[in-house]
Amino acid sequence: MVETSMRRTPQRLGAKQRVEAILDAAETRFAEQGYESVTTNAIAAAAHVPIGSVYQYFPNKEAILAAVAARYREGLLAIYDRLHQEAAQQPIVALVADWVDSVVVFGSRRMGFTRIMLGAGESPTLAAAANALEQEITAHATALLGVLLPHLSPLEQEVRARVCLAALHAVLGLALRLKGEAGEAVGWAIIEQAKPLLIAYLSAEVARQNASG
Amino acid sequence: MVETSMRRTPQRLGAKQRVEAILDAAETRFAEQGYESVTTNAIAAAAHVPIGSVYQYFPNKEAILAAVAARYREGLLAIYDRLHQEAAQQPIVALVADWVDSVVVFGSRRMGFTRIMLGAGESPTLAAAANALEQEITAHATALLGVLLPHLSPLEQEVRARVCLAALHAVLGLALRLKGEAGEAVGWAIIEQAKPLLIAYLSAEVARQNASG
Amino acid sequence: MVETSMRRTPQRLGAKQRVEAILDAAETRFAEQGYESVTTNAIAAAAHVPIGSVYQYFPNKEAILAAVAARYREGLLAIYDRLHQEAAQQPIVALVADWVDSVVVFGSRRMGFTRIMLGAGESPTLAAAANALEQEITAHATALLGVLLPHLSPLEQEVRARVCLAALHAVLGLALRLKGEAGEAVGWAIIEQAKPLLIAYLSAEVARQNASG
Amino acid sequence: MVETSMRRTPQRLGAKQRVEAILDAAETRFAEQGYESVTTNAIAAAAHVPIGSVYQYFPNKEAILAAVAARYREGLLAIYDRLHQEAAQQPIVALVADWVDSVVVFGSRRMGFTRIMLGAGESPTLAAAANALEQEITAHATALLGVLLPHLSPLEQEVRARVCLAALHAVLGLALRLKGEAGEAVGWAIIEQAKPLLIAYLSAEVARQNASG
DNA sequence: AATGAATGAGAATTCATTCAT
DNA sequence: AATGAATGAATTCTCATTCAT
Repeated sequence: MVETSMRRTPQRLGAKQRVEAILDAAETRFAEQGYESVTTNAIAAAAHVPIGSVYQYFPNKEAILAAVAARYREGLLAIYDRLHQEAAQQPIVALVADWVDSVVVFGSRRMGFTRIMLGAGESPTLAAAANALEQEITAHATALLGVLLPHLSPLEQEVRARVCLAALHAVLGLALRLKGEAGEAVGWAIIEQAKPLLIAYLSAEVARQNASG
Repeated sequence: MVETSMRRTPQRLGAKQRVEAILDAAETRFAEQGYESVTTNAIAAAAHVPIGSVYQYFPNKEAILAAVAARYREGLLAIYDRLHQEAAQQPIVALVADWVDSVVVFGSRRMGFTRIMLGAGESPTLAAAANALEQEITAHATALLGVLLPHLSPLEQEVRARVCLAALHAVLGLALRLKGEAGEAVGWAIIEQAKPLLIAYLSAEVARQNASG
Repeated sequence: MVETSMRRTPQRLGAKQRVEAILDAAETRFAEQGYESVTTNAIAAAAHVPIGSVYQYFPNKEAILAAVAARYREGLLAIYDRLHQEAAQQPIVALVADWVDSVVVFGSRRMGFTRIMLGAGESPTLAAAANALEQEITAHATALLGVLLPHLSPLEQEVRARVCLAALHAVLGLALRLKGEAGEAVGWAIIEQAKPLLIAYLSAEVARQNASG
Repeated sequence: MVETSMRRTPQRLGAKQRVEAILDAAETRFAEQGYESVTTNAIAAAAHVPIGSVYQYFPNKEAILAAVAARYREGLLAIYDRLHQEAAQQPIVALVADWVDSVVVFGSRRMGFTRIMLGAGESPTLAAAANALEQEITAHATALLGVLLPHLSPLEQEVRARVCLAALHAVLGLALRLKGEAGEAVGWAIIEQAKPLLIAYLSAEVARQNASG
């Protein structure tokens, strides 16, 4: 197995900034060209960091990807923690709206996030990084849906959560891509469909639950 | 510009089978490892064909991908042509059910299809191949939705079509992936959510249309 | 050692024409791109002959080159035979003029001839082909100069002959090349210097011989 | 397999020495086998340098050739600069003698120089490299002849310069080749004819000029 | 610790030649 | 005999990773 954890935690201020610069450069490049197509030297150059220093902090290319994914994880955990607190107090429409908005904002900031979350598995390496992230997010989203759909079994809840996440990330990814290709307007129009999509899906589920309960 | 068309149309029967074997091998490998990670020699080996023969039919690796995408195109066109004929005569639920079923069957047979359709753009090369395919499918799906949602402008119809496709392909891709990782059951459970998802989304849209009309 | 002789002498009229077509195509290609850069398939295509047929007549690429060189040999032998007959009866100026004119006409028709005669030795293969031809032509030119410079030893005569040939072929090659690049005019101006060059060189030699004799 | 050799030899030659070693190896190989026939791996091996290091300094094979040609350029410019300073002060015989001697010495040291200068155009790549060099040398030689033949038009001077260069390089190339094949003696005998050849040619031109002037 | 030149296994592609049809 | 698809060794070039300085 390949070492994927960071080799050392940078202590000096400069070192921390360096790692961030590397991750920023890597994230942008991965998002634009894909993991395999990006060279470690290109990342180093874009980050204005010598290649030797990159390997001071990351044992290999895969570890860079893992660190990028870890940054996603942090941001997403914050989002889902907050959503979970709101879950009990809000109606379904407001909750889903908040969910979608938060993920859209996050995905718009973090280029490359949707690509990882779509789990395309461009390579075994990327698939592994994506999987770990996906498991965790799925658990959070499942908990969230448990509030809306308490009558479903945990497994059924997880299935709904996965479907929502897949759809949401796909729509977000599509929107971001079209923004670049077909213009801002189309992108926004797509993004605005994310809420109706999830609300319709979950509302129908809730209605079915109520009918049968 | 890179040559992406096939170099020679196989005349002999054996040659046709050979090309099919190459495409089958390439499709499987692309689906499992991603375009960039797959070597042309690996494709040749998996197809039990010498590497020279691969290059007899395809000028380069990209052309293999294009041919794989072209096979998707054929299959999808057949599906959407049929759906379009049924569109006017069927209720929305039946139409969407047919749509989802057809794409699920197709995607289950054609490994790698969802990866391409998620348009992750793993590399500029793959992005190009995916884009052409996406444009065409989008046009067909837009026409399909035009029957269900005639009051919407063409652009609004296209946006709904894109959203449906993105969600459908994402759910399908997720299901296929989970089948391999988490077992058949989870995969099927996910796939069964595709219909409710699209039906709920489009039904809400139809209801809105009727309310305002 | 590689087989370089022709595999079979074509008997049927069609076969003879085929061989000629192959040699014409090969000669042109060799002259334009160089021996190594030309593919046997390109020769076959240019000659409108299937590649399999090319190998029916020539065991390998080298043999095609050898056959092209052999055609040069034939043409040159005819020239030198005629010159030798005239040698005794003509003044030096007329003889050299005839020599130069004949070679210029030949070289203008037979593209690629000068390249071979410059013996650049682009590859061991080509060097071998060139060497054989060079030996023979040198012998003839030496005999020719023997008439003009009878007091010199055979070796000294051969040295003069080689110098004349090298200079003549170089000037001719340069002229032909410049015709294509810099225009006809420059090419002709260069070619016209071939006679003065050889006449001056040989006249000085004759004068020296007379002075010492 | 057990590693038996010592750690990598710590001999880190300076980058400059490394590049020189590569160029030396390339020059020799090009001269012996021709540009197309030489592989980059063979160059690397001959230079005792890993292939990766070759591509550290040269983006591709063509660039190696260009660098070899650039070395020729430097050496030749030095020669022609010096000759030009002497031109006005020396009689024609001394000038030509110096010219020939300098080029002969240079060509004897720099294997492959004559092959490039004969501009055989073995390949489009080599032709391009040769052309640039030829243009520059022609300009210098033209300036040199301008001193000897001031009554001629610049174009006429250039024609003479080109003829002299073509003849000189051809004779030199022949001599160097024969040294290897037929022995030193013949090579030297050929080289000694270079001076008489050019002196006779240019003297006749000067005489003609004086006669008409 | 920091640097970036050095390394070489591995990837895509070519092409002379063969041989089944 | 004629054909042209098939073959695979050989070639150019890349890039993740190391390590001497």
